[in-house]
Amino acid sequence: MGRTPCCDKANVKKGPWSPEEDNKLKEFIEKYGTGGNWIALPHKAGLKRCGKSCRLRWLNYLRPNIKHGEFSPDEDMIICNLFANIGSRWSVIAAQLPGRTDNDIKNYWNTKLKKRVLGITSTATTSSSSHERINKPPIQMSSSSSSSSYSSSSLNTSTVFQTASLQQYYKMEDINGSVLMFGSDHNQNVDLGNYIFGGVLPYDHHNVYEDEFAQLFTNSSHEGAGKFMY
DNA sequence: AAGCTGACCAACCGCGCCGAT
DNA sequence: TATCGGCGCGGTTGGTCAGCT
Repeated sequence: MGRTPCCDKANVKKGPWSPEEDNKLKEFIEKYGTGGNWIALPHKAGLKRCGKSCRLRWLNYLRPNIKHGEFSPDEDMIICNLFANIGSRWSVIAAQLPGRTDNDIKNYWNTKLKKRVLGITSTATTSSSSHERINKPPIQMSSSSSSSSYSSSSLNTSTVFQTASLQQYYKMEDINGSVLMFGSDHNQNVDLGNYIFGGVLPYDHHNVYEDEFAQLFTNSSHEGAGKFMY
């Protein structure tokens, strides 16, 4: 037995919204509000759209104070930190970034940020020679919190690694059986591509010891052995 | 100039949650 | 307590565009 459709799919328009539809929806909501019922709203507003589609359009595009365009380094930082701690809970992450929508952040992560964070080895290699290093505390990353995004067997702890030269700090997060590494070699106001070098290093079990971390770290072609800080 | 490919992003889909009855 | 309907979320799809061959 299937799920009851939320609307009559044969009689609703799909695809991109026209400016006329946008205006109708915007004017209606500004005048009457959503009425707490998105399903009934399109009919009242004279729109041949599914209520869910209206809701999405409003929340992601028409709503006041929506911020579009480039993400700032600070926003990148927040997204990375939160993703490391809570996983892909985009709505929670969006709540920390005023004006950004969960859809926006999700798209940004999937198309740009993830690639920067995961494909970073080359970036890190070049950045190590082209940037002055300062002994600075790690990027502010809060401790991992309990989250349904973590598997029950996850390490669920975070480890801050300081390199032998004391010049760099890195943080490793266990996410669903892989180690997600974040690092900082500069202050937070530098373009993300220059200081986040992280990568996902697979391991088979959550019971990973410090020296194994160090070995992974060394193998990832970054500055070698150091000490772990907790 | 035409075709191909990848990046980007708006929008859709289906599921889980939760409140109302 | 069980059922139903709506909402919100995260994953996925598909259209568009730019860059490359």
